[in-house]
Amino acid sequence: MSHVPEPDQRDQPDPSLRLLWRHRAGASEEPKAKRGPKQKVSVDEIVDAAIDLADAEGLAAVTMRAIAQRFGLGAMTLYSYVPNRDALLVLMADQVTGRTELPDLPEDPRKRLELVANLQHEELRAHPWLLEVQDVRPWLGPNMSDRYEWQLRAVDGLGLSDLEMDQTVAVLVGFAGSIARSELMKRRAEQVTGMTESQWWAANYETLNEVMEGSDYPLAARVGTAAGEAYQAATDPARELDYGLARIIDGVLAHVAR
Amino acid sequence: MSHVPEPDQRDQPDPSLRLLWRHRAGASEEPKAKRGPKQKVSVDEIVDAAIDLADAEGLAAVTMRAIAQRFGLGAMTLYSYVPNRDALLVLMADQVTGRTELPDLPEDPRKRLELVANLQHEELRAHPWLLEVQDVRPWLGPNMSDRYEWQLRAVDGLGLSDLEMDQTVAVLVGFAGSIARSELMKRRAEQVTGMTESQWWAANYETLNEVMEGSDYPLAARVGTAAGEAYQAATDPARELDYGLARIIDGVLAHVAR
DNA sequence: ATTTGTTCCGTACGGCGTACGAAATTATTT
DNA sequence: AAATAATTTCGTACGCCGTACGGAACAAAT
Repeated sequence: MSHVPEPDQRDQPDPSLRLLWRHRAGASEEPKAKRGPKQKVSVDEIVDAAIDLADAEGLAAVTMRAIAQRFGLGAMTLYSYVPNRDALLVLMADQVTGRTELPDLPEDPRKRLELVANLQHEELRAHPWLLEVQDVRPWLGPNMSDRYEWQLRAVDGLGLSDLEMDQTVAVLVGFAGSIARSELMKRRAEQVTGMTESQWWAANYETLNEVMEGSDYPLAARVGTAAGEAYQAATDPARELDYGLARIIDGVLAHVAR
Repeated sequence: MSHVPEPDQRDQPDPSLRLLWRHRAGASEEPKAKRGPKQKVSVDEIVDAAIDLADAEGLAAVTMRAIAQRFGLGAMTLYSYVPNRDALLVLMADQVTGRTELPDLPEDPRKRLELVANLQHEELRAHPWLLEVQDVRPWLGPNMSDRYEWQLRAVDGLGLSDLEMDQTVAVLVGFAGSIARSELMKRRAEQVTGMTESQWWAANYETLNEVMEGSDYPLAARVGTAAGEAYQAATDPARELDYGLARIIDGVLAHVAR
């Protein structure tokens, strides 16, 4: 059997790039009338439906079949809109990113940096499934790009080098993400176990004591208790973000002042 | 049809807690001889095999069937060792955590905090699948608890409140995690596309220019280029961690000095 | 010797993403 | 007007997954 060498698919441009940028000017190669039956829905509708699903029932509920059903379509029909599920997730991420508008940046440097982190945090609270998408590939969609540019404007003019600007954004966004993730974990745990955190501790108090007999965690016991009480305390989720954010910004501002 | 009310399973202690702590003294209710056939393997062996699999081929490769096959067992046999796959993931996380030994803490406060972040970062580099496990539930296994206690010792004596100690650890660990996550994303992307990052940029340069026509990203273009070059530059992965870590520690130390 | 609680595991169910190919629909070419 | 070509729709099917179920093999307790 002879083996015809397949054309090397490496070095071919990523097809989902055009899909990501389908709305922006450059991508529009006139919507030339195509042949087959008219498409019954649009890519945007599909992506929006997927976002709704993810918001309501989590990323695991975003199945091709479930989305298709929302439009009364067959599952396989979606593949004429989107190359595969992973690509859809990227489209969802970019599209939902476009929904949060980017406010004007305040004058005060501290406030600017806070805004970057808080915006990210709130977005992730509203769409926790974003935390699970972030894998996969270089997805620089239009809204992601806008976001990054805006984040860079927030750290521009502070006296940071280009590299440091990127890294500063990375710290702020990364920390906001890690807080959002830990909050999500807590919510999920409550959902899975069917009890609040304090209920869980109450239900497992004996077992824990029994099982941890012999090990001792003086600091963890004291600190963990304090933290646990603080977080479930009172009104607010105590803004777990605030302490770390303040320290980070202190550090950055001290750095540029030098 | 009458409905017999099921016994409320809430408030029952979590069964996988005993499994997690199976080695520690308190958990050992004498290994009373059990009835059936002797177990052919041990929970530890299973968990170790699963860890090997995850290290080698990623968390997705950790399937019940694949693990069982390693021991010549049927897939369902695993369920006499472990209640389900999620529980196994938790066991993996705790077990792999126990593998990295916790060095003595240096005197210098800065070095202590660096150590906490670097240790976490290196562990996540060695076992990236940990980044995907972290969901699910309050999993305080023995090795996790040891780790937390050790982390708290690192921030003890600096003059932080109990709550602040917890939060400081959270910032350090969270940031280390976010860096590890972004590195992982990059590696995955290279794997999926089959090109290095710079190859990808080269292959998509034209498409990007075309598609981004009309939008402009002055800062992102400049900064992104600088960052991209720095990261792929020269010898080291440039320790993306270092800049942010330095700022965070600066902030924390300034805070306690106040 | 019998009972009882375990382990082992084959089979099967319902879910997933998606490859494949047929049928229907539409624009283009003849 | 008829034929052709390109597209969309989508039913079916494959190979995965986790795991529920129940029977068989087994070893300790009775």
